[in-house]
This record gives sequence, C-alpha cells and structure tokens, in this order.
Amino acid sequence: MATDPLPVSGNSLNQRLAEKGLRFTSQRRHVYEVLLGQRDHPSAEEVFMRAKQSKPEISMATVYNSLDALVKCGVVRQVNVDRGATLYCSNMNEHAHFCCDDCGKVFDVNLKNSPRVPEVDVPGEFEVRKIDIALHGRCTGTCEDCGRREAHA
Amino acid sequence: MATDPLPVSGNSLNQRLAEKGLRFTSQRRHVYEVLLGQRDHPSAEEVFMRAKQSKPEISMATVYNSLDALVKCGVVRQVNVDRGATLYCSNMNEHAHFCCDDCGKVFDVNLKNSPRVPEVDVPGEFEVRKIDIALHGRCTGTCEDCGRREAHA
DNA sequence: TTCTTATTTAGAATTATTCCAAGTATTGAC
DNA sequence: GTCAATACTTGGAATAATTCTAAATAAGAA
Repeated sequence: MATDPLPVSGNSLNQRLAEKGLRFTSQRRHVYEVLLGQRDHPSAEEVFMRAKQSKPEISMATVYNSLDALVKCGVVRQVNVDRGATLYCSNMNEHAHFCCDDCGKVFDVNLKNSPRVPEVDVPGEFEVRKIDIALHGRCTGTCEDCGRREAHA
Repeated sequence: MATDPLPVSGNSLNQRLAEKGLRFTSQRRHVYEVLLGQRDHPSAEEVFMRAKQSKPEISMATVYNSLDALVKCGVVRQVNVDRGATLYCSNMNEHAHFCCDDCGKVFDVNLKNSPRVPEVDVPGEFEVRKIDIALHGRCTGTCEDCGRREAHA
C-alpha cells in the first residue's frame, strides 16, 4: 500500500481524500482529529461520543461515513476482532493487533520484519492489497481490568 | 493451539466438547456436520438456513450456541473480515483468509511455513493463543461474480 | 457567483446478535 | 436403568450495530 506511516495532518488529509474523489469536510477532519487525539481502538459508537464533545451536532451516520472515507483514503484502519462492533485504528505503521480474550482490549504489536505478504502463499489470481494480523490471547501482567469483558480499548 | 487439522468425526467431537465441559447434543453435531458438508465460510444466518433443511426445528439461538461451542472446543474457527456478519470456517489447518473486496467471497490460502507467531514481536505480557491472518484485495481471474458485493462464500 | 453533486442530518429500517423463561435432554450418581 | 442436577434448546423479545432515506447544506469546479 505504501501508506504514509505518520499521521496525515492539515491539508494533507485534503489531498488524500481528493485522490480518492472524496471531499474534505469539517466532519471528516473532526473525526480524524478525534482518532488522532486518543490513539486507541474505538468503535464507531465510541468515536461518535468523542466527536460530539466538541461538535455536538454531528450525527452517527456522518461518523460512519467519515470513518469509511478515512479508511478508503488510507489514513485509518478498520479492526475486526470478534463478533462485536468494528474498531478503528489511526496507527498506519505496519503492526498487528493483539486482542485480549479476557478484557477485550486491543493492543498494537509490532512486526519484527516488515515483509508485505510474508509467510502467506497467495495463488496468482489473488491481488493482495492489505494484510490484517490479529492475535488472540490474554494480556496477563499489565492489565488490571482482566476478568471483565466489557471494556474495549 | 495444537488443534487436530483433520475434521473431527463421530464421537471424537463428543470428547472435544467434554474436554471443555460442554455437552454433546444432536444440534451441535448437526451444526458441525452442516459446516463440514460445505466447506466454505457461511455466516450464522447461512448456517441456520442450511441446518434447517434437514433439521427444521432448530432455532437461531441454538445455531449461535452451537457455533460458540464448536469454536470453544477448537473444531471451528471464527472469521471476521469486515463490518458484516461473522463467518465460520471448518478448516482447522493453519491458513489465512483472503477476502475479495469486490465480490466479498472468502478463500482459504495456505501459509508457506507454519510458524506459530512468526513475524510478530509480542511483548512478554501477552500470551498468544491463536493468530488470524486476513488478506484483502481482489480475486481477479477466477471469480465470475466480481463486481457485485452481496455474495459471501 | 453559480452550478453540480457529494455530504450531512435525523430518524426509520434492517441486520446481527444476545437475552429470557419455560420445557427438554444429557450426564453422573446410585 | 432411574433420578436428580443442570446444561441445552426453543421462540420470541430485546438490544446492538449498521445501513438507508429524503430533504437540506456545503464543497469544488467553471
């Protein structure tokens, strides 16, 4: 994909959107800023709540639309770890996601070497554009929340 | 995980369930047989429809419950590729999933070497139990459905 | 500025999943 | 084999997640 690993700031987001024929709106910028402001893995609902704090008139439909636009132009990733809501991640460096089956939190973990399609044997008829690696297990040790399953971060 | 890569047949499913303190019921066996009978990537809804064909009295709640039980005892995998419904996969060999962004179909692709947590740099506090690799792109070539986005297989 | 058209909005609609209470079946103990 | 304990199943209601809709608004091009 060759996506800029650094957060896209200011009018650079404008360009990214324009490249995909998408318009640069205050809502999309705001949603992106919300994601950059707290770099965890919020759901659309969570993004909506955060976005409303400084922009109370924004609607849920717009949050979904903005998230889609940001994903489409490559400044945000979608994270699907389980049956629950899709999460969003503004870290565009190559990394995998570790999802704790106990507390439900999602953590970024780095890739050792960064090969694009490393250990996967992809048949010729498949054109791979991106790769998502999700690890499941327990975050024993650091996490004080482990044991309850509601908190997503 | 050390999961048996071959389909678990007959009373062996019984054992698998028992190991996890789960009961062996006709519904769970049936749902498992449905998954083995057509080894694609159906959603719970799709499994429900297939299961009803030969067992019309089965309920959706039971399908979810059975799928959960089968996942828990390690004979079925959950596949989360996008915002839509969770899919289920009865192929327990190590493999990744390729999801076509055009037609939405999901294909199994093999891993070249099968290292457990190969190129991921996992901090000590994380205990990894399983790893899910999802590829996204286009299945140009073979797929005649490409272009429409409804069909999931 | 004006036009075209994408975007936003609120809310309804749909889809996906979970919960519930009552009946049923499985398992282990006897 | 019978019985008790309890997990499981069922249908339907409830909730959660996401998409759709139609009218109003705003972005970008000319």
